[in-house]
Amino acid sequence: MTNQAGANVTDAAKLTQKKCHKVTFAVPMEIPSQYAPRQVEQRWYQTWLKHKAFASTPDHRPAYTIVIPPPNVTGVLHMGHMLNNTIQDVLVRRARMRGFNACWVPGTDHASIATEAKVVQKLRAEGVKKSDLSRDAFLEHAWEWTHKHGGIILEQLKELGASCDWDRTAFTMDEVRSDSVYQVFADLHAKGHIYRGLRMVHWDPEAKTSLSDEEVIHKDINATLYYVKYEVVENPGTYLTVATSRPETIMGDVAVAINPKDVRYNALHGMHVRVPIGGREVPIILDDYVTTDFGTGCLKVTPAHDWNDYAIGQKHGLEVLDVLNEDGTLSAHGLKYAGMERFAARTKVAEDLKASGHLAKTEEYASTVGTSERTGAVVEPRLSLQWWVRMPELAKPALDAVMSDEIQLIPEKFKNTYRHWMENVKDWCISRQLWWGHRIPAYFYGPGEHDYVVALSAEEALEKARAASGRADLTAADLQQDPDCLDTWFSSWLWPLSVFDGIRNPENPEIQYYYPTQDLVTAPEILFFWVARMAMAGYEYAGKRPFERVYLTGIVRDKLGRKMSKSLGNSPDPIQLMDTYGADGVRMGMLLTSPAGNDLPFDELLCEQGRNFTNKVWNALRLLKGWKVSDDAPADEAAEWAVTWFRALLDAELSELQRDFDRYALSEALMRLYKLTWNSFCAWYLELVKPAYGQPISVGVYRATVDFFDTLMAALHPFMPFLTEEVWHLLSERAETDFLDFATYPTSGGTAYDPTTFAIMEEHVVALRTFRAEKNIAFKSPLTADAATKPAAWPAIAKLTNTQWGDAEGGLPLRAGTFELRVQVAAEDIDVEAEIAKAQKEIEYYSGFKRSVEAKLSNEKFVAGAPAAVVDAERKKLADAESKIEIAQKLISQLAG
RNA sequence: GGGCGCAUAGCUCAGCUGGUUCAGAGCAUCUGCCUUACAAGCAGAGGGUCCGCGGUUCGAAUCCGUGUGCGCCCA
Repeated sequence: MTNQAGANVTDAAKLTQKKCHKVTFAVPMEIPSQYAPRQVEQRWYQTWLKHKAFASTPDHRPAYTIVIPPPNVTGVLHMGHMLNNTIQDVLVRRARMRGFNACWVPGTDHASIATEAKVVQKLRAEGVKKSDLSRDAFLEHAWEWTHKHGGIILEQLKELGASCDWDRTAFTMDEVRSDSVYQVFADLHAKGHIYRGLRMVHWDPEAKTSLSDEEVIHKDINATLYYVKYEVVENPGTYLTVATSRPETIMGDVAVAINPKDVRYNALHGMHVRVPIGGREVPIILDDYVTTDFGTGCLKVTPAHDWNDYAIGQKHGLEVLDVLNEDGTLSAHGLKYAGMERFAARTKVAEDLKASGHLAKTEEYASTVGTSERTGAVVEPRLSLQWWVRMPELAKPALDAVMSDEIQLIPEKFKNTYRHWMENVKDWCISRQLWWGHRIPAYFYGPGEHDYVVALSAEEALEKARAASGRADLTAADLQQDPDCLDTWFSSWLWPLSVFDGIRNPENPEIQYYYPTQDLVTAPEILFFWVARMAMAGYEYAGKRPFERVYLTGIVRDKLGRKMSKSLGNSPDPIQLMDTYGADGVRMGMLLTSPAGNDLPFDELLCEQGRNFTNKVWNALRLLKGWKVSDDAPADEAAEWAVTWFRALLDAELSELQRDFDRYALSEALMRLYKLTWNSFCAWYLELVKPAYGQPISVGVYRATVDFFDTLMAALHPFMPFLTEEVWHLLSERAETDFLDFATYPTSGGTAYDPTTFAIMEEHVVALRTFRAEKNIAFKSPLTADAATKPAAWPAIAKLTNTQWGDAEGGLPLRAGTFELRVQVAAEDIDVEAEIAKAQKEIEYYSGFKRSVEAKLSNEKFVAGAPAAVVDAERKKLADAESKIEIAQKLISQLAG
């Protein structure tokens, strides 16, 4: 059927293209030779949605629940989401197929600081300042922004194939979730877990808000250390030198501290120094905290601008002089620098100190600086009145749960980190000076720090305020609600409970059925932000763990090992990737290389590998669909052999697959299926059962083949939902709604598999193929071979190598593993010298090997000390080596003779 | 500075409690192929002081010590 025109076209193409596509002709049916994923994917996802394939309601089956780590509502899908959600989908789909009532709850997070920052930025671009707007007006803009950009990411997740129950989509600021937040705030406050306190906090001068410890990212920097001279008041003309990295805070100095044991400064005890700018006199104080070997051993004490200085200040009863405004410019205490931006002020102060002769020297040193996770601004320590959650008591059960594996971390190595953090947990600053978020439900009725009530509504607040103040004449106008918002994590920590309305209605059937959830899939970066706190909330509000296991993914990095980020521009666009490789291809690309907890060095090549695999599967389908099935097809021993072999192999691999999943080794599970499908099924099995050209295939073999293919598709479905669904429906007549998700996940029957039969067959085939290649004998011309004993798998060997069993007297000895064949070959096809040289090399190698084994076996201690099985194995090695040497020697004598 | 972890083929990684799963996989590379499912393919091949050093043992990639390099968390 070779089409002459077609052949000409390819030849021509070959001249211009490095890799040319074959021109297809006479395709048995209308299935294209290349799989086109995008149409298939869209079609199936719509069908799934139409039939609510992923919807879940409580029933008699056991529940399997995952709550999505809610992405930022206005965000777009990035590679981290791709990884994270692919993993969740694999777990959920597999659970569904295993008979669980699988429920994957989607949703989004209002992302207080990030969203507010974006809205502020957008308004600024339009010439509107946040400070010019009322709270309500600003919130209107924020909601508008949220509605405009909100939910895009969820649509993108659908492209990925995420099998979420979309009817359950939740938002951290919708009614149920908001009510839950307020209720929890009120409850924790009533229990005394929430309090107000004046403390040092991390301050983001760009967002003008406080941050929690976890929202601060420490970065290594090269800092400059300034050596500044302070004149000793009691001894004019003499100076004490202080090393500081922050000269702009000098105006806030209230003391200079030295270590009492530092003998260099004994003479200065009890004296004072003059601050070089402003000229205030401050005492020299003694404190053990000061290290004698850093800088000069003298520390300027600026309680308003350093955590340690604040502690020293407290201890010594020193004043707090705040030289900075909330936006990071210098305040009135900054004297003539007032109004300057902090870093500009640093440079200017240093210049002025130098000019006045107070700057002794500067030196570079490696230091770290805290930056805001969301805005990137260098954070300032700032003394302010904030709301706090007392942690130790809440943390205790959450710590114990992980230590006892009631909540299992995967991989386990994160347990140590978790414990370390939980044992040193500090109180959680939950107030943010932002408008976008849950407004703190505290209402002030008087000027006092404690003149407030916590209430769930303005009416309730008024009632409580009247009672608290004893003033029945209070009106709503007398109440001032706290202007601050709650930390975003104060709503996300309730997520596994709140998505089932478990805070407001703890007895409702949904929370009873779905909670605790089974798996949580998230990044280790938010282990403390989120995971630990969900555990705390879970025990506090449900008395139970929120999840059984936490699967921690790694960070997606580029080839250079850099974290993928928008600012670096090194992150591929996931949608574009899916357009190029198909969602299944990309899913596979993400999973091929990501063991739990390991970073994922992303390479598009992996997606290509995934895409190629989908195409491979697709073409296996084409092959099957092209076969004619017949009741009276000629008997095919090779095919029969293959069916028996593959059935056993498949069963054994399914058992290993189960073990991979049990260990949450998803990449290994996928790789196992990849090899099983491509190598075992396509490369060996299908070649063995493939009927001769134009011949039909027997019904029995065909049915077995379809059955195997079905099983592989089912096993692969969690990883590649679209392709497998498509193939599953094309393999056999099936109703549209007969989704693979509702099929049973294949399991092993537990039969033992002995790999030696196949291995012997493979060794013979490889030997004969190599033989052909070396002698340049075309596949079409049959070989004739024999051996001392005919291998059991001979029909298979014969079919794959086009070799006949027959008298090969005088043929060339051919070693296949530890077996020996004789292959008839024309004398002119033999390169005698080369054959002898090859054989001699082999003798040399195996003689050396034999000596080493003999040495081992003659070692009495080894024979006495090692278990019998090991000794036997060594003896077998020896025998094998001897037989190989023998074959080679025989070959030489034959050729030479 | 305190804590945790890692180092195996060019790359990404498997190798459980020491011994035939012991030096492996996938990708990449090389060679030959448009063979009637698939060139997004087929067949074959090469490639490693298991980071260095020392120890325990009949036997170490695997256990112990130490050095080096890298990563993460906390201060």
